[in-house]
Amino acid sequence: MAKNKAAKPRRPRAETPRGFRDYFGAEVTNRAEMLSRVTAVYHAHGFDPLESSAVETVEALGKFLPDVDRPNEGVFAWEDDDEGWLALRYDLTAPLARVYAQHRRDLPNPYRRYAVGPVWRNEKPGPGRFRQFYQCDADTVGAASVAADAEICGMLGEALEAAGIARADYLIRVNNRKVLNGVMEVAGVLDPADPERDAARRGIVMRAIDKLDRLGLDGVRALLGAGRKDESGDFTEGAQLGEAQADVILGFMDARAEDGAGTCARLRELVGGSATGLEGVQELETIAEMLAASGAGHVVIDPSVVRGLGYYTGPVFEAELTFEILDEKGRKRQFGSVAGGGRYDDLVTRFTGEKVPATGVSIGVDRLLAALAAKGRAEAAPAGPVVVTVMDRDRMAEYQAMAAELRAAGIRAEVFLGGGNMGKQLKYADARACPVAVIEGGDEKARGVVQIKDLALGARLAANIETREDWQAQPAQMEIARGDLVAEVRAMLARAGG
RNA sequence: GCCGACGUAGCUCAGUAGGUUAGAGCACCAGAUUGUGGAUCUGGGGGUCCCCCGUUCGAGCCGGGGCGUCGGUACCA
Repeated sequence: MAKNKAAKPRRPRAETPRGFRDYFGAEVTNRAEMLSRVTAVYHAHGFDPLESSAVETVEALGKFLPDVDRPNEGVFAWEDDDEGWLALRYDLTAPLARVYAQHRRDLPNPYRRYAVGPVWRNEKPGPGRFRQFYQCDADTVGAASVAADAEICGMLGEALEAAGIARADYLIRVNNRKVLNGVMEVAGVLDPADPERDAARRGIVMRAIDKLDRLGLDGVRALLGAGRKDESGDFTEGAQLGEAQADVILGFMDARAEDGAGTCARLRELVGGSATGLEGVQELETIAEMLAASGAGHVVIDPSVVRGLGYYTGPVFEAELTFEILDEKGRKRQFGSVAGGGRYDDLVTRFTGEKVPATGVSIGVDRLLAALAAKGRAEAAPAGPVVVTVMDRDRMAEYQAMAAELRAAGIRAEVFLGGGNMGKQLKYADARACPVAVIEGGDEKARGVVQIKDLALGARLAANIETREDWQAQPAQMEIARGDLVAEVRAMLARAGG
């Protein structure tokens, strides 16, 4: 194909980078609304807001040592001429550890703070997985008591309910890493005298337990033993536990009983003589007691919750939504975990050398929003503003005055600023789902009246319109006195809204 | 990362064995309607057929490589 390609200008492609997205109108306002409800709960519990820097030194983020041109997998990092290696934060917890270590002399002890904002992860994105997303965290630093853990759990329930999730629609499952460690001792993969030994195997065990809901008991058993081959033929190395060892772990996961007391009694048996394990069970009992006393949300003790992350040291918990929704193709979909957290007593140690106890929760904002949106799929598109149309360009000031009057009365309103005739203006109003359009031409002006048009009503009537005459009858439009503009528009909005 | 499927207009897709100027529906724009959105009719704009290399007189179609999307799996401080 010897087409003579004249030099076409190379234009930039208008596209969001992979893994990122743009948020429009209602997505932004819905999120802001949800966050303000959630943070109001945090605030009511005495937590202070903290807005820390989005960029941290790689060193402060921890665990990642900057290496020549291969920055850090997982984070967005770059080398600054003066500052060395910097990176965008990948969560809100590591920055908290840094802020606390840096300002601990001036901060109250314990320090309770909440934080909201975007975090960035340089990972392969997938459906529902982005490289920038919002988190909403609350943490208590400097309180070793399980009362702090119980408070966070209860508060999470309150926050979910404030966000619009009914108590029956979510479930907070609580467990304790100490109990798990006790069980590992019994299974012989944790030696209290030599905690480093078998650490890798314990990691595999933990992640295997974490996959119970997806793989089922058989899948987990395979991962505890030799390994598991998935449907695509890929093989995952297992923890190489013997049958008896695996039974101990599986028994632990299955220890959930009718009620918390029953579960704890079983755990107490399973943990046997492990001091750590018994301590963990004791803590679970205390948390259950406290939550029951405070009438907190929907919380159960469930030994199958472990959380994949390695840094947790005590209570861990996860909130999941229990309702199912249908996606756009009619398939059943379940929302997994929308929030999680736990106690991590070692995070600040890196900076100060001291052991500072901390516990907290993180809500996956985007996931929770997606769930709320999916649940209320029937809800109508958010209404646009009232549009004051422009008939005579030289009377712009008068139109602006009308819009200002409406706004002063608390009604969202704008003057049409584009070009084009009446048809174009109403098309614009229609596209924005505006409830009402205001029209004042020279004719109306002379008679001291304006036309107001109920666009939503018009749309409903249009369904039954057959002839052009019906069409032009404009039943959704009424003429009112100019002086009654605010009152009449308000009344029309009320009719449309009711 | 690994395994598999797929990649044609903004969206959903068709495209006959490799053969002129690549199509449809929806959406968008304009006109019918000189002051009225959504119905109807007519017209219009819009494509690097994912990219590169190769085979061929000729490639949306065939071959190789790459990229991307989707599904499964792994990892996720």
